Amino acid sequence: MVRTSMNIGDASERSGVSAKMIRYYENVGLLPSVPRRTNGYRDYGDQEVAVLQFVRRTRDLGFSLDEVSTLLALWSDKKRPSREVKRLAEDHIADLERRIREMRAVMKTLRGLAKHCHGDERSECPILDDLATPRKASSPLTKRH
Amino acid sequence: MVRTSMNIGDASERSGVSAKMIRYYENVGLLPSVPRRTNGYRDYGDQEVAVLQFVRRTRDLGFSLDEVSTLLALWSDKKRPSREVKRLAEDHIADLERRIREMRAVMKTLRGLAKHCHGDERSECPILDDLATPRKASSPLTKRH
DNA sequence: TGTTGACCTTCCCATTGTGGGAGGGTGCAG
DNA sequence: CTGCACCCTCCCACAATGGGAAGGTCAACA
Repeated sequence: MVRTSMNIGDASERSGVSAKMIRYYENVGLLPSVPRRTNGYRDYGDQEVAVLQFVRRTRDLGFSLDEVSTLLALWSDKKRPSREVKRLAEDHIADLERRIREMRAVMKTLRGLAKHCHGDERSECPILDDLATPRKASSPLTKRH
Repeated sequence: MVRTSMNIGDASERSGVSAKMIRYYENVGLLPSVPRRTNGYRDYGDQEVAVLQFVRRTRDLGFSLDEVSTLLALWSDKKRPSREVKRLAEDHIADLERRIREMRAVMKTLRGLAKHCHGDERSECPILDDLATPRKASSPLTKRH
């Protein structure tokens, strides 16, 4: 179904982006301002909804708003070299790989700790004892996601 | 070396927790207030530094401040059942597993997209075309870490 | 003694992305 | 005409951390 005049609620439903976030994206300049009706309501067409869907999808894939902004620009630039897009994607993949490695290392540690803890009524608990022992170069888990 | 009277800077260096964070932890009640000297400076002993090290280590393992708070309470409660600690650790492991699964799914998608993108001067780019295609039940990557 | 520099203190602001809610206007259906 | 479901703009909150300003303190050195 093609509709070229929607309130923000319908655009939200079709794109999967909350109305709150649509307004926010517009505020911070990620999206251009959409036209307003005489009553001040934002007016969305299929074109705008398509952009919102693009944003939703890239966000789901874990790109930051900054990266989404770049991708949007590349998307609308018909002459851009595909190299940039590919690099962005590959950087992102590398980032995910690194974080997964970090998380696996942490899991390994935790599994080791949990294995030696009885987990019953007794108070003896090697986990806590170990937590109290500082490590040398332990670095915090990387944030985001 | 054992020192039982340090400024926040030394306590920070020994524990690996920034002075900024030490004050913050105290503010939000994660840590009890330390004694002050007559000049108003916080005064740390080895005991306090040990607690800070505990916090640092649990933070590095990805526990939230809330969870750290629980672990601290369990740590200082000599009679607590080890069950609680073990459950906390296992919940955390399960959480990490879930997030790794999510991230791997995203990586798989991104790898598929990147494979078909030439990544050269040409503008043709299947990544962007695909990003513009909305998926059905794609859900955002879970945050934290 | 006086100055300098390295500390310490508190307080405020920014970050990232999202949700909640107040207080008010609008529009359609019954 | 009334009620309800929208829409609008603002402000607040989150988690955890860093940055920086404005001011007090202390030790070392000339």
